Amino acid sequence: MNEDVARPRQPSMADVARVAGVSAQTVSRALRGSAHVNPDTGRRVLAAVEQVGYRFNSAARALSSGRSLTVGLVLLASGGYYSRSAVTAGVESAADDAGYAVSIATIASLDARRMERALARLADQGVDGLVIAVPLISVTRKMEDITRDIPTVTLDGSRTAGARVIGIDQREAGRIATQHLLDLGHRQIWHLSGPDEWLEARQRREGWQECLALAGIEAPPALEGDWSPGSGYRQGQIIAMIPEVTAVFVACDEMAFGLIRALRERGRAVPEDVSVVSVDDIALASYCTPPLTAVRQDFFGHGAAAVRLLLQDGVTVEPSAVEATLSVRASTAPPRPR
Amino acid sequence: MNEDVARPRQPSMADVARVAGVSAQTVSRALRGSAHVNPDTGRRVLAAVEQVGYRFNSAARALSSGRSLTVGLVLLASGGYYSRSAVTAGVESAADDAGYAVSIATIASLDARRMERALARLADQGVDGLVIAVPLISVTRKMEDITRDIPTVTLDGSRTAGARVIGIDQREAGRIATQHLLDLGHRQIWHLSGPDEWLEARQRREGWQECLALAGIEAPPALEGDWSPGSGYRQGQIIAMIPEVTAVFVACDEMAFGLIRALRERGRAVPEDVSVVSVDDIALASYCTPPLTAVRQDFFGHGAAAVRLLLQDGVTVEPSAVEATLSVRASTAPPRPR
DNA sequence: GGAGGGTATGTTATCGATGACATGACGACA
DNA sequence: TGTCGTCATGTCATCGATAACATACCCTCC
Repeated sequence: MNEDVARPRQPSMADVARVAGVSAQTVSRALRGSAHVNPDTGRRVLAAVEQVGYRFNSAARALSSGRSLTVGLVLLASGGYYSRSAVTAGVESAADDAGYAVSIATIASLDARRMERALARLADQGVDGLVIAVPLISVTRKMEDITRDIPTVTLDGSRTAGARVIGIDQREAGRIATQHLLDLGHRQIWHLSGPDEWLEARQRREGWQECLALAGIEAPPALEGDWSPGSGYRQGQIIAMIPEVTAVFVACDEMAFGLIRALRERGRAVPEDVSVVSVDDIALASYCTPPLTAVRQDFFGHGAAAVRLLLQDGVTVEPSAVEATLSVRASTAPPRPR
Repeated sequence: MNEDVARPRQPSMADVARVAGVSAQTVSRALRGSAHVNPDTGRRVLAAVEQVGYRFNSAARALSSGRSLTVGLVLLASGGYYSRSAVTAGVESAADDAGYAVSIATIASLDARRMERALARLADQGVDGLVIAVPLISVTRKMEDITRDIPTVTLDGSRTAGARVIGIDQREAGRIATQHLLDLGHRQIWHLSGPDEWLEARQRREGWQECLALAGIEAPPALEGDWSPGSGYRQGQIIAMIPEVTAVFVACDEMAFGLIRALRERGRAVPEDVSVVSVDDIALASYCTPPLTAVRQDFFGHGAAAVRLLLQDGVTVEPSAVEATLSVRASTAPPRPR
């Protein structure tokens, strides 16, 4: 009766079809650029879309096509702010380029229940793929049954059934950092690692150990932090009390900030008394005092590459293609001659 | 015929219903804890859910109920890493608590087309609400027609039709920082602001100006950065050349890092020659050299509060309830007596 | 004891897009 | 000229959950 009464409903394909004088199916075909649509018809459809202000309904599309055009991103609440943020940006950028949306789930470390819930939520949403940036060893296992059905790319190391992996070789990062210190003439090279649960923490530590072993040096015991600057500070207080230490390889920039602060407060100058090299090379690394020597990780690039790998299904891409490079700055120097 | 042939389909409510010996509708009611379900039936349904491994299909739910149980988060690619990451975590945490998923869209500053696309993507996804953390003045306008249909909460200042706003009073942040410097005895207090387009940059600058005016001091011209440490460094090189300056109020921590580095390189000690106070108080602020005096912003709390405000529809919550506090550290001191 | 009301459950239509299949028009080729 | 293939388009069933309506049962109260 009253055709023009306010109806808050969004226009649907049927509305477009009515205006364009075609069937809804033709609208669908035209909009997806499918074959077998007369160019004229296509233009009419596009005009009608414009006219009625049509927006496609992704729920309906997901339901009928079985694909949600969404990728899930799983992050860990702990760990560096910088890396999380950059990885997220990279994932989102690549996903956007491919017309995909990104749905995030952050999990609190170690809490298996929350983790399962987060993954389950993404699974419920029907994400077409998962990017997992949670390289916790304990976590990887538990994810397997959920991720089995969903194409998955894992960032930085952990290995899930059927998942593909992308990331820099963390062992290599450890080696590069350690070798730099060896080249400067250091022999007492300590290590402040990330939590042992993290695969990348282990791998960096292994790189450090291997490199020392190759140089015929026995590795001192590794100290362990939790990636936070505060933990770097606490471990730095310990290291400051060991006079032999002339160099420290720190597993991430944020801990390095804390460690350097502790060393300075205890009267040990960086780099004069102790050289510090770390991993990540965040934006602030160039601007602290002293500017930090660090192995660079391209988080944004990793995130983007992970999505490309994920969506490019079938196509084989060589994983872990990103290289680690060293940014040499002022926090490292030859040891003081004695 | 062959009932047990592999079918990769996820079990649906109908499958659950069959096993439980009830109708699909009853399953739906039982799962949503709806009234009028016999406790016994409820238990049977739950058991059947367990048995067949049922997971609800959010696309179908969204289609039929019109609600997607998803909130959209709009971020800006530029701006601090720390804040983005913390806001995201806060949003996601509160959303998760309420059973909502989070879909993100990052927009590149100033590019109206990308921005519209990002918002359109979220709208297409049928998000039930939007949290907008993009306080660009130029951007706010353009968002209005898209956000009109969707409940929206804006973080930090910008004001959209029908949107609610949450965040600390940025003017107040500027005042607190400036007053701290005045209290220490400074009179030549300069300001390095964020991009003029950002509402919060303007407001912090206005707070600084007002505070100086109240003290009977004419504000010097404000310098402008882009939030990055690099821009802080460049502007710091300029400030280092102006001997009168004894204090700088910097609009964010990351720029402060750059600025301090430039000052030190030019032989101006912090805080002996120049005091520096900034806004944000990121985790690294306590660990740089010197530790940074900063006005704290609780980004995580903001993000979480925004979501709560968004989902609590109908209920009136007083917006902008979060207070700014000053963390006094070693980057500020009384001016050198002359 | 029949009307009225609440509870537990089933049936049917619907959301919006798409896949599968059907149809009509046109041209090519034997 | 009749058959066949291709193109352009339409029709119908379907995805899975839910809203709206319908039904069957039991209880209470006048």
